[in-house]
Amino acid sequence: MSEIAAPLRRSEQLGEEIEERIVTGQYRPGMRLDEQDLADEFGVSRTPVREALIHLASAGMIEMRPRRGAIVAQASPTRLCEMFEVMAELEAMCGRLAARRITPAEQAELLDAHRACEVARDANDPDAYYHLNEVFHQRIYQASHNSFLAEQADALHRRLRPYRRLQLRVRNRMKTSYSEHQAIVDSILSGDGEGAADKLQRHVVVQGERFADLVASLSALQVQNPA
Amino acid sequence: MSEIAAPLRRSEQLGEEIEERIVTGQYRPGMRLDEQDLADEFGVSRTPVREALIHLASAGMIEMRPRRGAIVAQASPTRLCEMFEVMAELEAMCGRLAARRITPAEQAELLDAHRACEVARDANDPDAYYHLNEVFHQRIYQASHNSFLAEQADALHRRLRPYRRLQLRVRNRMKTSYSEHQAIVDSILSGDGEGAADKLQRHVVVQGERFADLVASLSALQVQNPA
DNA sequence: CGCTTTTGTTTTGTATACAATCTATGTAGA
DNA sequence: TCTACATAGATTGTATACAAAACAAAAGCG
Repeated sequence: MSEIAAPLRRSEQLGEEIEERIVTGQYRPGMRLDEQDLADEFGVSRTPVREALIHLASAGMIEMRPRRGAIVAQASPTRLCEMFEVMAELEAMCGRLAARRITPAEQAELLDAHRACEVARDANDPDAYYHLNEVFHQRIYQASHNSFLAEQADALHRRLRPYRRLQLRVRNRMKTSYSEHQAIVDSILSGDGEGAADKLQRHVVVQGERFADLVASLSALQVQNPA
Repeated sequence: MSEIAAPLRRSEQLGEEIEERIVTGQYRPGMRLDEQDLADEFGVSRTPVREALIHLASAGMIEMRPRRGAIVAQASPTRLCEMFEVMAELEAMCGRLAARRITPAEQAELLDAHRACEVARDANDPDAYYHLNEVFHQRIYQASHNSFLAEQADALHRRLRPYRRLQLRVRNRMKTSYSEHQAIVDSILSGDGEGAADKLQRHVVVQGERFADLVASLSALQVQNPA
C-alpha cells in the first residue's frame, strides 16, 4: 500500500525480492532456501539474509524449522481452503464498510480499476487481469477506511497470491470473476453493504468444484524434490 | 495454541519473554528497546536479540525504524478501534463456525472455561478473569475447526492483550463480560451460528462509551519519556 | 543570546568467525 | 541384503568485529 518512502534496510529489500520469487512461482512450495546460497547470490553476508528469512517466516511465506533450514511454505489443500475462508470474511468486511464509507474520489478509482479489468478480460490476458484484479481488490480495502483491516487483507492477499494466480488459469474463471466484480461494484456504489459483503464472500471463498480445481493446480505447483 | 513441542531457538525464547513484558505493561508503548541492553540482560549477543526484535516487529508488537532503533508499538485510539473492529469480525466468524462444528468434547471444554470465569467474577479477581477469559475465547477459536482462523484470531488477540487487560478494570466490565459470555455459550451450544456471531461481535467491538474508557486508560499506559 | 556547524559518542546494520547440530555417506554386523 | 552405528561434511545458530549512520554536545558565527 502507498507508504511514505522510508529508507529500506538491506534485509527488507532481500525479503521483498525473495517474496517476489515465491509469489511468481520461481521458488516453489517445499523448496529449500539455503542461507549461504542466497547470500552469495545477492552479494551480502548471511546476516541480512537470515533477517529477511525470519521476517518472511513471521509473515507465513516460509517455514523455518530450527537447525533444519528454511523452506517455502507449503499449504495443504485443507489449509488453503481455511485461508481462503478467512480471506473471504476479510474481503466481505471490507466491502461492507466500503459501501458505507467510500468517498466520491474512491468511487471513481474503483470504477477505473474495474474497467481496467474489463480490458484485460476482453484481451483474454490472464497475467494483466491478475495484476489489475489485485488493484481492484486493494481499492476496496482502502475504501473500508479501516487501515488496519486494509493491511491485514493485503497481507493475506499477498500470501495467497501464488494460488490466486493459478486459479485464473481455470477455464472461464476470468469472465466469471469479472461479472462477479460487476455485481460487487454495483452493491458498493449503491451503498448496499450486506450485498457487497455477501458477493465478495462468495467471490473469494473456495468451495464446491473450485476446490477440485485448486487441488488440481496445486499438484502442478508442488516441487518434486524438497531437498 | 497447543503445538508439538519443537526445540526453541534462543531468539524465539527471547521473543516470547520480550512479548510477555510488553503484554504485562513492563515495557510500555513508545519505550525504546536497546539491543545491547537486552543482550546484556539476557546474557547473549545482539544477534539473537535482533532476530527476536525482527520477529516481534513482523507481529506488530514493536516498531523498527531503520537506523533508529526499536520501540514498543504505540497504537492511536483510532488505530486501536480499527484493530478491535477486525478482532470482532474474526471472533464473530469463529463463533459462527463453532456453532456448526463444535464437538461434544469441545462443548464440555467451553463450558468448563465459562464456569471458571464465573468463579473469577464471583471472587472479583480481574487478573484471574483476564487469564480465564483468554482460555474461554481460545476454546471458541479452536471449535471453529479452521486452524488458520484460530491462529489469526489468537495472534490478534495477543496483540490486543495489553489493552484488553486495561478494559477489565473498567467498572462492572467483568460482570458485563460474563453475562455476555453466557449468551454466547447459549448460542453456540444451541447451534445458532448467526446469534453467536452477532453476540461475539458486540462483545468485542469498541464503540460508544467504551471508546471513551479505552482512551482514558490509554493515557495511563502511555510512557512519558519515549527516549 | 540564538542559530548553525562541527566533532565525538552512541547505536545500528553487516561481515566474519566459530561452535553446535543435523544430514549423509560408508562401514560393520546380523 | 538390510539394519545399526560411526564418522565426515555441511548448515545453522550465536558471538564478535567493524563500518556507517544517527544523536548529542560543544564550538564558531551572526
